[in-house]
Amino acid sequence: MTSSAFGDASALGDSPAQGDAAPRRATTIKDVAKKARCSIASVSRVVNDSGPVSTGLRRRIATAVAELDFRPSEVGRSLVLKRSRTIGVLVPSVTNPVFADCLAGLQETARRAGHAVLIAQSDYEPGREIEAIAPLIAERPAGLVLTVCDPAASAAHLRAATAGIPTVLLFNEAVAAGDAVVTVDNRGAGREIAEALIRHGHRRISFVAGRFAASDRARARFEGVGDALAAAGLPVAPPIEIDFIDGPDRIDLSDLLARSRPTAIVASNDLLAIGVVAALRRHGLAVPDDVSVAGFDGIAIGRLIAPALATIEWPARAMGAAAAAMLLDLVAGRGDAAARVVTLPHVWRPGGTLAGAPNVSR
Amino acid sequence: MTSSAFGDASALGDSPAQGDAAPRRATTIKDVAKKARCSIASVSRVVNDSGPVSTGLRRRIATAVAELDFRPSEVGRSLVLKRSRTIGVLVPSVTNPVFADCLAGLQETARRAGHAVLIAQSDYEPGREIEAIAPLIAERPAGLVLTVCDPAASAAHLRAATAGIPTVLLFNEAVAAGDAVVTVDNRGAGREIAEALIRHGHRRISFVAGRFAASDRARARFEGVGDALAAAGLPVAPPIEIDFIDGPDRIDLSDLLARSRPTAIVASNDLLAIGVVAALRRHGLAVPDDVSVAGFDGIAIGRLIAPALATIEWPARAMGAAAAAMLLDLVAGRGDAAARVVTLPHVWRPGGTLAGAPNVSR
DNA sequence: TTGTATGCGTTATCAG
DNA sequence: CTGATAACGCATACAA
Repeated sequence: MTSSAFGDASALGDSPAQGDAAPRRATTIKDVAKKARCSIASVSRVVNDSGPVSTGLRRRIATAVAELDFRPSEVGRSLVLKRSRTIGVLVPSVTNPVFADCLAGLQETARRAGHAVLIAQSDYEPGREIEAIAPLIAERPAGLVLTVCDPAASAAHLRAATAGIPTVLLFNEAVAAGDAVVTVDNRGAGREIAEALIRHGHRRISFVAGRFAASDRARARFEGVGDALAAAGLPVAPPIEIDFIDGPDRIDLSDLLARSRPTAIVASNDLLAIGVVAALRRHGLAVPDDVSVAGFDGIAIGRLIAPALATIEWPARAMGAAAAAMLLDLVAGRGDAAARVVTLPHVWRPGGTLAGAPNVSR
Repeated sequence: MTSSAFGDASALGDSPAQGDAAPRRATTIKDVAKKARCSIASVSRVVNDSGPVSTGLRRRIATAVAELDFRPSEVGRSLVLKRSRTIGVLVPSVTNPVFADCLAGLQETARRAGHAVLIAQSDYEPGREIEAIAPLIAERPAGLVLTVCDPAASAAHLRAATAGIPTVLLFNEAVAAGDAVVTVDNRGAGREIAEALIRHGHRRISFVAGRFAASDRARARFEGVGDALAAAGLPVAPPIEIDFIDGPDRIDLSDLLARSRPTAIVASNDLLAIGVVAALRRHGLAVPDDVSVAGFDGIAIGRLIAPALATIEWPARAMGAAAAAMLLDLVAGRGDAAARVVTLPHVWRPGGTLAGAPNVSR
């Protein structure tokens, strides 16, 4: 590559191979002080705009800061302040779009507030939560945002509390008084989804979930479905666990279809739902003609596939943003007790995967 | 705290509302030293297994560490070591599954190596890269993994180099000698995809991209497509930019379809490709009967939709893992020059969105 | 308004 | 083998 594109790449071209280069020491507050012929205290004062500094000195320091390209070390700052400008986030998996959306919103508002975001994944395994957040806690974060399997029995949540780290639960249900949480009405959503199915004439409805025991959300959604079924005098079948840790593309519905012949399947989340649709097709079943499918989350992809996925949509990105905002409030001592539990609204999003039950409307 | 640690959730039940609670000071190395009746130097030695310690003292310290649940502060450690056990990652967006996959793999290997991961997003805007990584650099990370718009003109890449921070480019092409990079053969992939289309009888092929100017990957992929078209004596139309920053669901193909009537569309990535399929349908065009579509990335969702998305698949998760591994090597001074550029293999994944050109095979 | 000095939690050097 | 202690980069109480 010779010339071109954007400006001039020569600055990079002759950069020495990294790693061999002596890792040039970052400029510190001392360097600035020396250059501005003052004490580090004054530098600190202008950088953080804390305390009085004469106009002349202020300018000298500003110049030195600019010329040396001084960026205060968050490490040094964190050490003295006993808390970093970092937010630790634990999600089951960043590859589930609903959590990726959360993360995006969370990162965005954190960044605007001058905070960095550390991530960790539990892979939906309760046992991994603890080891996943250990590195986060070791960084002495300002706070944590956790989506755990079961907040009532989460070692991770407990450790955060024990460590005195402000924590916001995301998507989980509040279990103890004082829990800060940004969540949704999982049970109500389950009810709505089942009611929609019942309206369409469905009577044999199956509920499938990934690791059912490892998700309070899945349990709540199932309970909601059960509420609606019971209210309609319909039988409530136990939830069916589906293994899709190794991707939603290897889903096996043989067992389910061998045991029962549901006219509709409710999946505990959209990613699973989309996998279920594909699996049904592999079994020669048409969606929605033979079987209707619905999910939860409202991930963007669901709108793009054909037929569009019927789902419950919550504002994942906004939830991440809200969690970050709430956490920052907590950290700043603005933890309004009334605002500790925020339940964001959801909407039922109709989609082509849901149609009338085969023997009824077709 | 009366009783104890794990297994007893009662500590949570009656925990005072957080934020009000006096943020109980984390136990430090001094606490351990006092309890073990020794110096902090010895504690450090057993914790890091550096230097000799008698068996007796070692046991006393181990006991104290366990009883006090001592976790060394990474902040203090980072300060003296001048570098934290943290890896900063910049991606265009975590909501694009291909980057979420990268991130997942990266985070996983980083975690195993005892490193935390800080994230940042550029939203595909070159101008945002610099401000996005500033918070990362402020944390004095061990290294950075960047996916930038244009590595040849990236202020972010330049600043990382200037700051002497080991950096690995992910998905980008190496532009300067010494660049460490984990990437794929974007141009070759473009060639393959176009060859497949040509084999199917397509002659009018359009290439669409998000922000074309903001992605060296898109450019390389387009060049590859051009290679194949030219080799087949077919005209090469300029790439078409499609705005899909606000989600791939609001894609407007009116312009494209008004100007030309391609029998096949190559999208610069899968997310866009799926959006294109949906947009075509809104225009009353059938895929693949009227128009074939293909993309790049091989995101999991592409396999689940119907018809399955024809695409080039690269091992995104493994790429993230490889980038982390390479970075850690670099940091440890194991930066084998020969291993600085790793190009991972891709495969052509046929899919139902690609069929014979309308006027040829049907 | 400015500077001095202390300490944050840790590693590492150097004496014992 | 063990301990005392000097950094590391920064904010801040206290002096001047």
